[in-house]
Amino acid sequence: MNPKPVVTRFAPSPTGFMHVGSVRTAIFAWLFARKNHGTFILRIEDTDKERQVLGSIEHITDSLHWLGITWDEGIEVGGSHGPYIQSQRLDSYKKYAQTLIDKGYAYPDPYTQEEVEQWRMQAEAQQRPFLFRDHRPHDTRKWDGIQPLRFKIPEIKRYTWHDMVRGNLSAGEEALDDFVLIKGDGYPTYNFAHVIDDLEMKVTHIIRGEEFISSTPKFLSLYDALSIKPPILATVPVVLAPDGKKKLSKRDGAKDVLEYRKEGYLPEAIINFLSLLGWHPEGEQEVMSIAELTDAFELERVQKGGAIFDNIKLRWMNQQHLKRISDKEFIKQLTVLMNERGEQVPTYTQQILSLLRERSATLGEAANMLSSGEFNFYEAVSVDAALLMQNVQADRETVKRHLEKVRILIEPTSGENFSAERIKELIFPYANEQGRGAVLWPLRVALSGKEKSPDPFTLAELLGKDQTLQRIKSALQVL
RNA sequence: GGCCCCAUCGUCUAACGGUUAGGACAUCGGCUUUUCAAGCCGGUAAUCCGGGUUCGAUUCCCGGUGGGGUCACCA
Repeated sequence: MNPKPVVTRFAPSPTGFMHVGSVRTAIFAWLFARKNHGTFILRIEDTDKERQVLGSIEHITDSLHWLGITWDEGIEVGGSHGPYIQSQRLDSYKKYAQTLIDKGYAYPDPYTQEEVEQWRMQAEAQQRPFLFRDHRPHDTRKWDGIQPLRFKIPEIKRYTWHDMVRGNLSAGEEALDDFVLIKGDGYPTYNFAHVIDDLEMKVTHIIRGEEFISSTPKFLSLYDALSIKPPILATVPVVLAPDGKKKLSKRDGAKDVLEYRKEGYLPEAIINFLSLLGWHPEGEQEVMSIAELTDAFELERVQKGGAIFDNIKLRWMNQQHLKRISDKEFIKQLTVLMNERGEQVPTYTQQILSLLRERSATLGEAANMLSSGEFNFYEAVSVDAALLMQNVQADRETVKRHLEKVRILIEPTSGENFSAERIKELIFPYANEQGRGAVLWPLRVALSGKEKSPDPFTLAELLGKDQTLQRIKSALQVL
């Protein structure tokens, strides 16, 4: 039999911030949909008016657009199962709520919030779980639409279910309670709304974080009450903070994904890194394109335990992806980044570009090198005598003699032939004979003015003949 | 506290009961044009503990320990 086409969804709340943990979950759902040629839905779960942050829906779509995570149905693009914003779907929830009332599976909560809170605190003081169903009211009055509507668990029992990542799971009766379906403000709770939405949007696979695992029995009970077959569940592990002891949060350095754009990370690198956090394909390849990731993705290979987010490996991953893009693309992206920072891209040559690419792991680092003037070879540098002599096993006079000799060796070369290769040919035999350290170190420092820099031959080519000779002369003067 | 989940190098992970427990990041050492970066080569480094089952457990079972999640008119 040909299986039902896959439909997955990513359903964030517009609370102002898309951190790497939720992005990772989105990536798993997206890769799974793409791998199976299915449908990926973006739905906004905005039933909590209190926590809603203005502009965050746009922030979510911006983040996904930047990452290149595309969706087939949802906000912006529409689709045949909309609307895709929960606050616009209130009629659906009302309809199903009425169905539950009619079936005797829902009742109005007659208590005040204070009363319920009181019981909760008592339960907590006694170190036992709070169960609303212990306080089920006897008089079942009609729902006035103002009181919260609660689900009446049809059957208190142990639930057992299958999870694509975790295998068989189960939970005891304590996990089952009469949760709120519709809040006092008329909005549904997540617990109710997502079940209805997934049903109406024909979602086949729910891929979500492990914080939902303990409320799964409640959802299953609701599916039972509505006589619906639940979608296939896949629970992915949490992303942990660097200490490995708690969920990664803003406080522990969890960044908004768009922060990584500002720092000059490539979206492919972020996706590659995040998808390998808690998942691993067969084989040992780790640097992968989106196409390769999509092709290899399998929910069954997702890890069960939480994974710590490692910025250092992310940086390395970005460097790997940065190496793989063309010079043209590199310049294009660098220009965009620098313009966003309000900076101009200074003049550069092919050699400078090569150095830049070799020495930066992010576009932000490259931008910093350019704007800090690190590769500015058109102005004179001041050289420090102590630096020229640092680590050198020779006295000043000897070093002076070496530099003078180097100057004489390269002097006859014409400006056009002043290449790194040519300079090396001229100087290297002499350096080998006299000791590389005593010749090459002072030369490099003379040309760069710095303790750390590219090698002297490359520097000479970058500087050109005149500037090279000029800098050697300056160094000779301070010695 | 109840319920639930998880457990391999520092970190991310591989190993359909039989491997010298593999790879990657990080780290350390060497080479490459005595720096830095990149690159190449190599080293250190792990199956949480205790019982079973088995000829043989990282792998299966039980029990500890540790960590996490959850017990909302938040998602």
